[in-house]
Amino acid sequence: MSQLLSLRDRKRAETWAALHAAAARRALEDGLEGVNVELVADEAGVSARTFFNYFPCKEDAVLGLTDPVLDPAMLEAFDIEGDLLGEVSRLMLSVLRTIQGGDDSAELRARIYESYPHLRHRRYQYILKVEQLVLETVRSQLADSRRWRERPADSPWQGHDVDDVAFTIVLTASTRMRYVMQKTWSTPTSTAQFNALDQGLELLRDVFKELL
Amino acid sequence: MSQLLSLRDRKRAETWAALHAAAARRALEDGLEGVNVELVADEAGVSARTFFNYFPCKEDAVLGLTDPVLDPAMLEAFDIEGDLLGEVSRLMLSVLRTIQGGDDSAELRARIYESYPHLRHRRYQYILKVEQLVLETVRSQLADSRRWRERPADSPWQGHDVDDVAFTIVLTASTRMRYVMQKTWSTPTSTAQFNALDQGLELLRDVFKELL
DNA sequence: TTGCACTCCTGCAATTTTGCAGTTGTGAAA
DNA sequence: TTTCACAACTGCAAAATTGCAGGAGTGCAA
Repeated sequence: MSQLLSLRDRKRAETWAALHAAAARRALEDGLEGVNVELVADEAGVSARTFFNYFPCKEDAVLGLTDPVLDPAMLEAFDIEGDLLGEVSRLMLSVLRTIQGGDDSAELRARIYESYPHLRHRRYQYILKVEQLVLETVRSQLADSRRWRERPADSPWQGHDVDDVAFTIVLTASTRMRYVMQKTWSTPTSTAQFNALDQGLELLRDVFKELL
Repeated sequence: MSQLLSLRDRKRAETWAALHAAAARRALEDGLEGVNVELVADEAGVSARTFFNYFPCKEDAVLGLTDPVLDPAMLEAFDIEGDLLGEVSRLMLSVLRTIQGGDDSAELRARIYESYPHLRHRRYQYILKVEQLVLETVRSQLADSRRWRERPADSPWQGHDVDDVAFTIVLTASTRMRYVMQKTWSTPTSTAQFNALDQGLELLRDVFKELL
């Protein structure tokens, strides 16, 4: 079997996917109000109680939203001493990918966002969680960095709090991210689109380098 | 959903059936030695550890054997004051049915018993468990019965222990059962065959009534 | 308005599954 | 013969699932 994930992790992913798929299907067929937790759980082959072990509410199941996760390998690769905006963008991108299900259900989600635009707000709240997570990471890494400790006396960072500097960096990266997302997609869900973002970001980074 | 069994019980039954089916299939394809617990568990979609939550050894999984169970409804219907041999036989029959999987895998089991006759011994051990369970039931019911308490002074039971009387009754019923099983089947597995036994038993009961 | 049914959601204890470490027996290679 | 890998099986603690009882909000009918 696939050694990448343990049996436990694989089953967890399967259950999650089954619940999401069932919820999304119900939403498309019967409308959002027609989504009944009990039926969705039945369709996924688990109890209604288990549904709430995976999603805090119906809407998140329909959209396939999860709390953001920071991939340890990504954290390892993160270089606080390198190209800051690039590094943070890459980090944020990787975390962003984790709040929504894989490509299998991308089609379903796209149609749902189309039918129920107000649900986009729910996804926005998860993006805020992503920012918080990235911010915390950048803040701690920056605080421990040579870049911060040995910043020259004429650095524009002088006289500022580490927290404020980290906050501003993340916000800047985030703003660009949102700009790209707005421009590039109507429904930013699939991994393919995320990859497109990677390249668009490279481009943008060069453009903004002149502005910042 | 089917309200007969809870979700928990349904899943337990499914897992049991999946393990048994996988084990039986492997045995038929690769031979008995070819049955590998890890592979069987994989095929059934559970961990190897879970396998041993369901079966104490490979062989029982291959044969689909479980500990005998006394159906409460059957116990309710049991009438210690009635036709003793008939009642006990009926009870034993119902318990016998519980030590082996349903009709779905009967075909598989039949071929396995054919290929590996020495496994019949394992089933025999379960039949002994059935006898023990039935014996315990009959013993306690008889001890509390009017039939026993108020047995006439000239009853052949006089001067004997309740335990010994119960034991003898169960042994007699069991012997007949084995006789019928020997005669009727080469591979006593399917429910259909069990039903045939029902009738054969009725017949036998009438015949033996003359002998006892 | 009140009562009632229904659905979403939570807390908690019981049951089940899993991972892991370890013991035992067996056969095959050294 | 010894050694060594390997499969069967067990004990135990962590994690997941379930059933159940119950709180809160909402709509609907009397």
